[in-house]
Amino acid sequence: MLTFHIDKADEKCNARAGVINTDHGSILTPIFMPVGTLGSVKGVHMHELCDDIKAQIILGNTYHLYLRPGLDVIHAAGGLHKFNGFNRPMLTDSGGFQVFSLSGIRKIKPEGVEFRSHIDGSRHFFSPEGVMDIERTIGADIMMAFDECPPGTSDFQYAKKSLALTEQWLDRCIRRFNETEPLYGYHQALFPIVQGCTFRDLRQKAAENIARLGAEGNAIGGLAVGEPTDVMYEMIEVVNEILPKDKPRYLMGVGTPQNLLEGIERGIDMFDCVMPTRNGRNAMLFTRHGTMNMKNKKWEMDFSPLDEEGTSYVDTTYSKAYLHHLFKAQELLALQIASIHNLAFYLWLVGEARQHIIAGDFTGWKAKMVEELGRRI
RNA sequence: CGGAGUGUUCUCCAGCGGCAACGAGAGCUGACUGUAAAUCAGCCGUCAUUCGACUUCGGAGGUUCGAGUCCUCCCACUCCGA
Repeated sequence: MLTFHIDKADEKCNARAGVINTDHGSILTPIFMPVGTLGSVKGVHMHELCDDIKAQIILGNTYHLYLRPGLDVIHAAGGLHKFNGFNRPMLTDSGGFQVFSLSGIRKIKPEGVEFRSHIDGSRHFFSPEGVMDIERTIGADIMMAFDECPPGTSDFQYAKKSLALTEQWLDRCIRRFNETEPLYGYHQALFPIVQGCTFRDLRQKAAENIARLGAEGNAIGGLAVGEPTDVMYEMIEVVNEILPKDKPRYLMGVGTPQNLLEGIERGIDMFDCVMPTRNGRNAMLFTRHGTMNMKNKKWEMDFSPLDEEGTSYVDTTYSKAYLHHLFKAQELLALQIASIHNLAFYLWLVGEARQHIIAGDFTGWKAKMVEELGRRI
C-alpha cells in the first residue's frame, strides 16, 4: 500500500506537510522529485543524489526506458531499482508528456499513440494497456496513467476532445492495472492525471471524475505547457478544490522555484521538473536570492563560493569564477556541479517550505521568498 | 643572390571587377517547466531604434563608372634552389 499522512495543514492556505509511505521508504512532503528520464539523473551520481542532494524519490520515463535499454534488460535486471541502484521510491511517467513533446513524430488514435522513435525513426504503438504493462516491468513505486498532454494554447473544442480521450484511456489503464500484479514483490500505485487545459469547467469535471476513483494519489497534468502562469495557478486552485485532501497531489512537470511555492500554497504535495538539471547544464543556477547565468563574464574574477548559503558541498567547495571557467571550457564537471547545486537547492526549498508549514508561518515566508527568487543576480 | 608562393575584420579560412566581405571557431547575450536539450536562438568593423551613413581586406601609387579582387613598386613572412 501507498499511504499518505498529513502532519500539519496550514491554517491560512491549502499548504500541508505530510508523509508518503511506499515499500521503498517514506517521502516527506511537499517534495520535489528529480527527473531521471533514462534511469539516471543526468550528471549526478547516486551518492550525490542520496547523501548530498537528499533526493527522496526520482522519476523515470516509460517511453525512454522502453526504447533504451528496452524492457528485456530492465526485466532481467529485476526492475529499475535494481538496475540503477536507487533504493528509494521511484515514479514513472507514462509517456503522456511525449505525446506533447514529440508532437511532430507521433499520431494520436483512439486506441493509443503511434510514435516514431526519436532515436531511429522506428514505429512504436503505446496503448493504455501496453503502458501499464511497461510500467509494471519498470517497477516504479508510483505509475502514472497514460494521458494526452495537450498544449496550453489549445482551444475549448480540442481540449474537450482530448480530455474525453484521456478519460477513456484512464479507464483502460485502471482496468489493466487491476488485472495485473507487481512483478518484483513490492506495491505499485497508479496515479490518474487531471487534464482539461485552461478551462475551468473541463478541469472541474476531470477532477470530479478522478476524485471518485479513490486512487492512492492524484496528479494534475497539462500545465506549464504554454499557458500564462496565473492561469496555471487558477487551474491548480480549481482542481485542488475537488481532489481528495487526504491523498497526495502531484503537479506534473512544474517548475520554477516560485512555481513550487505557489503550488505548495495551493495544496500541491509533489513536483517534478527538468528545470534544475537542464537549466543547470545550460549554466543557470538557482539560489534563494535569484538566478545566475554562470556563463556571464561578470563571474570571471568572482572567487567567492558558488552559494554561501547553499546546502551542497559544491556550494562551498567551488567558486563562481571556477564554475564560470568550467562552463567556458566546456568541462563535464561544470554540468555536474550545476546540476548538484540546483537539485540541492530545490530539495532545500521544499524542505524549508515543509518546516515553515509545520511552524505555522508558511505564507509570510513564502511571500518573501517568491520575491527574492524572481531576481536575477 | 635567383625562383615560387602568401598577406582578409580576435583566430583559422573563403572571396578571382559590384563587398561590410562566405564559413567555422572564439567572444557577448538570451531562452529553457511530466528531458528528441552538455541544447537552441540572437549579436559579433564603427555610428544610428529603422531607412541608412561611415571606415575597411600588408603599404603606396595606377587602370576602371566601380578594386579585397587587375597592373606597378615597396614591406613582411613561407617554401625551393645556389
